[in-house]
Amino acid sequence: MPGAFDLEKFLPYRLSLLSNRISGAIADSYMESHQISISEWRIIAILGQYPNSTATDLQHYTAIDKVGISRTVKRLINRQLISSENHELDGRARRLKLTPEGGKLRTEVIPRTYACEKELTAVLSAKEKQQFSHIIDKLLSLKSS
Amino acid sequence: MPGAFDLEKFLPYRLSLLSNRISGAIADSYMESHQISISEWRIIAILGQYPNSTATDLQHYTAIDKVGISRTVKRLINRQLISSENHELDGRARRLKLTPEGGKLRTEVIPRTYACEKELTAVLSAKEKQQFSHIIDKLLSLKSS
DNA sequence: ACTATATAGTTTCATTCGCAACTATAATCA
DNA sequence: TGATTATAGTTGCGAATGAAACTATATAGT
Repeated sequence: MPGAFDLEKFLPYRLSLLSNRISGAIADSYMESHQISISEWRIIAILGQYPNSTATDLQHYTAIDKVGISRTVKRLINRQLISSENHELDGRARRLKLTPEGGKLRTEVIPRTYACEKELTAVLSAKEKQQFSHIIDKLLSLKSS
Repeated sequence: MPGAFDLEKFLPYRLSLLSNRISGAIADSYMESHQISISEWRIIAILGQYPNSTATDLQHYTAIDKVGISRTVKRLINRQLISSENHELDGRARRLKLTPEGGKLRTEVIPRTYACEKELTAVLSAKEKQQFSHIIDKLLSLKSS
């Protein structure tokens, strides 16, 4: 059959569907409870993990491009969730860290984040979760950003 | 350790990374060869599979929202890749189908599409591919759009 | 038939996104 | 040191996106 092509069986399509659905569910959860977007949350999460990162560091950790980092950081500084100070070695860069309010928000959102992941993958057995995670890593290890 | 949260181990984050990377690779491939975007390709693929669909049908098949369908369809009609005629039962709706050029483009892109998927999942064994596909379906079957 | 409600699809508007251009500072090299 | 090139981060601008309002037609209820 020459013209046969089934979009619904096309893996990249289903993967995109799934990712959008899951990201959307999580975004709703953050947004509802704390009025933050996904990229805001990513930056906050990373800054808890790696304080004093620069924008370029964040770019590597979060895979958000530098324009997105710049704008998101600006918003978070306006909302006083993160603060910046001059970099001691490089006059172009700033060191960023969470403010106390930023840290508080982070500790509040973390459990919710885990709960979301747990809820969303609840249909999978432990073994399937592990397989899924492994396969994703394998695919991600291919072409680095 | 109270503040521990590792974004890089967070499944939804990695899933989103992976999906973006794969969608990007595929978009590049379509764009380069035939100047069409992902949503354009999805609509063309579906119209080959289900000719005479309405915009609402496309919305269900492709999971693109109706605004996106409307705009993408308009662009494709302008480019004479699809055509529309009045719906015989419903004066609000249109029946859409591929023009000959649209059909030609579709048959040209299909092999490239398969090649893309194959290349992107080349690191996986047959068994892993099957597991991956199965798990995605399981997760997708959860909350329907 | 008449009114109210629902649905198909489009348009408006505000936001998001990413490339490219830009400013400022650093590093390299003659 | 002075000139060239690279990097950090920002900004401008056009394209993509999505919610809500809108038009037109269909359906349901009285």
